Amino acid sequence: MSKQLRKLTIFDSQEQTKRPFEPQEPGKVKMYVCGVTVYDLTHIGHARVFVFFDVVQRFLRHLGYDVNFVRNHTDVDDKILKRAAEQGVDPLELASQFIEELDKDMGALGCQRPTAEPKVSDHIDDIIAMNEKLLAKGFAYEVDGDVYYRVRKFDDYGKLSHRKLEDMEAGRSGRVEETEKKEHPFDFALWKRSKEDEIGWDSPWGKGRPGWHIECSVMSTHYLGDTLDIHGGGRDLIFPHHENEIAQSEAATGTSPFARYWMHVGMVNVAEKNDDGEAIVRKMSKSLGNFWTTRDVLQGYHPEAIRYFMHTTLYRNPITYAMDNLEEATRRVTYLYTALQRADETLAQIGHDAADNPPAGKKLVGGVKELVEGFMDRFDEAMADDFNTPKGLALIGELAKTINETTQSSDDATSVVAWGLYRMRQLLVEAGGVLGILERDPGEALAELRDLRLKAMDLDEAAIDEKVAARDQARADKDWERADALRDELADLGVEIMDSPEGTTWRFK
RNA sequence: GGCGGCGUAGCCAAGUGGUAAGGCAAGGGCCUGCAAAGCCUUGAUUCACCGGUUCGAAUCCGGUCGCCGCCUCCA
Repeated sequence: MSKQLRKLTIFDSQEQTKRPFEPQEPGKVKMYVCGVTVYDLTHIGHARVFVFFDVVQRFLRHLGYDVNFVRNHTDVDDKILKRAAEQGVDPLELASQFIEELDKDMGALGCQRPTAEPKVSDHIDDIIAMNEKLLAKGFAYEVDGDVYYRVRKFDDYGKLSHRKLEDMEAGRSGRVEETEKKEHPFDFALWKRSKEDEIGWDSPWGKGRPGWHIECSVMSTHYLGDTLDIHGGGRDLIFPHHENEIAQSEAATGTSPFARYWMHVGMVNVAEKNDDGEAIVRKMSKSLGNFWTTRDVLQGYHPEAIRYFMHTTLYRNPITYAMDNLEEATRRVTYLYTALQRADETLAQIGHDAADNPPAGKKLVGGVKELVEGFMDRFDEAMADDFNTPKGLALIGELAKTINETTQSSDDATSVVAWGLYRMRQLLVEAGGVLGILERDPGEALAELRDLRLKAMDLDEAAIDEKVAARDQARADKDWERADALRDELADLGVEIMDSPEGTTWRFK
C-alpha cells in the first residue's frame, strides 16, 4: 500500500506540454540523465543540468517518491581519444581523471549522488549485445567493421525532435559525416572499427568501440528496464542524441515508449559582443570557446549562490551567465543566511537553542501565522508545477522577510514570537534543502561568503578589522569626521559598516 | 529550407482564459550622530506589433517584426 503522494506536472518535451506525472509504478521513479563526455573540466552549462536534476531528485524524495536515478559518464568517445593522443596518455586514464574532477565540482555545488553512475567502458559487452539484437532485427547493418543504425527502418524516427528525415537538410550544420558506407546520410554509428593504434574491444565485427548514442540506450535499460519514467539532459541533446536513443532502444527492446517523460534543460548563454560591437547572447559551449568552467566559477562565487542563480530562471528557459546575476544571487543568499542567523540570535537571547530546544507555546499570530500555516504545502505546490524554482525562491524570500520583521520588533519576546521564529527558521531550512541551499550553519556560510570576497578582491581581513576598530574609537571619541572618513575608505573597498547596539559589524556590499 | 523556443516595469524573472508573483536598481518613510543593514512604502491601466475569438486574453487563433537554439561536436 503506497500512501497518496502529491501530484505533480512535468513538461514533457516530446508532447511539448505539461502533463500530470504518473510513473509506471506508483511512488517509484526511474530517472535517467545523460552525463557528460569526460575529456575536460565541466563548464557551467553542464553544472546547470546536474544542479537541476539534483533538485528533481531532492524534490521527488521530499514528496516521498522512491527515486532510482542513473546518470552516466561517457568515457569512450572520439574526443577523449583525441585528447588522450595529444597528451600521450591512456584514454581511459584520462577519462577517469576527469570523472574525478567532475565529482569534485558537482560535489562542491552540493549535488547529491545519483543511485548509479555507470561508465561506457564497463558496459561494452552489453553494447555488443544490443548491436547484435539490432542487427538480428534488421535495424542495423555492418559495413567493413562498422555497424550503423538503419534510420529508415524505424517508423517513429523524429518523434521526439518533431522532424522528418526528408525535411532535414543533411549537412546544414556542416558536420554530416561523409561516407559512402552508409545507406542513408542520417544513419548513425552503433559501433566503429578502431584504427590500428586506437583503443578498442573485440567484437563480432572486429576490434572497435561503441558509437556515441548506444551507451545511453544500453545503460538506461540495463539499470532501469525497458521503460524509463523520466529521461533528461540538456536541450541540445534532443537531436540527434535522444532521438537516436529512442530509435535504438525501442527497436531493440520492442517496447514503446522508451521514456514516459522527456525533460530538457535550457542552455546557459553568455553575453558577448559581436564583430560590430553589438551586445549579443550566445550559447556557452566548448567548441565556441566561450565557456566558464565550473571550477572557475566556484573560485569566485559561493556554491549556493551559483545554485540560487540557476533557480531564478525556469529550468526550460535559457539563462544568461553574467557577473551581475551571480552577484545578485550572492546578495540574496547572504540575505537569507543573515535572516537565519538573526532568528538564531533572537531565539538564543530568549533562551531557546533553535536546533534542539524548541520554544513552548506553539501559538502563532498575525502575519506569521498566515505565512507559517500551510507554507510547505504552498512551496510543494509551486515546485510540483514542473519544478517552478523561481516561485519557490519567492516563497523562501517571504520567510526571511518575516523573520527580519519579527526579530526587529521582538521587544516583546514572548513565547508566541519565539515559536513563530522557530517555525520560520525550520521552514526556511526545509524548503532551502529541496533546492540545495541553506544547508550550512549560518555563521559558517556567511564566513565562506566573506572569504570568497576577500580572496577575489585580494583584501586582508585583519586590515579591514583594524580600520573598523579605528572607526569605533573615533565614534567613541565622537570624532564624527574621522569616523566618516574611515567609513568612506572602507566603502571604497566595498565594505559596508553596520552599527548596532551590540557593536559594529561589516560585510561586503 | 525544416523543427522548436523566446519577446512581461530601467534590469533579472514568474504567471498560459478571470483582470500582472518575486528580486535588483530608483524615489519616499521608520531606525541612525550621519550611515548601512533591516522593515514599511511608491512604481507596468499593461504584457514586441497588428488583427480576430470571447462577457472577459499577457494567456487562445491568424499575421508581422526582432532575438535564440537544433538539423550527427554539443549539457
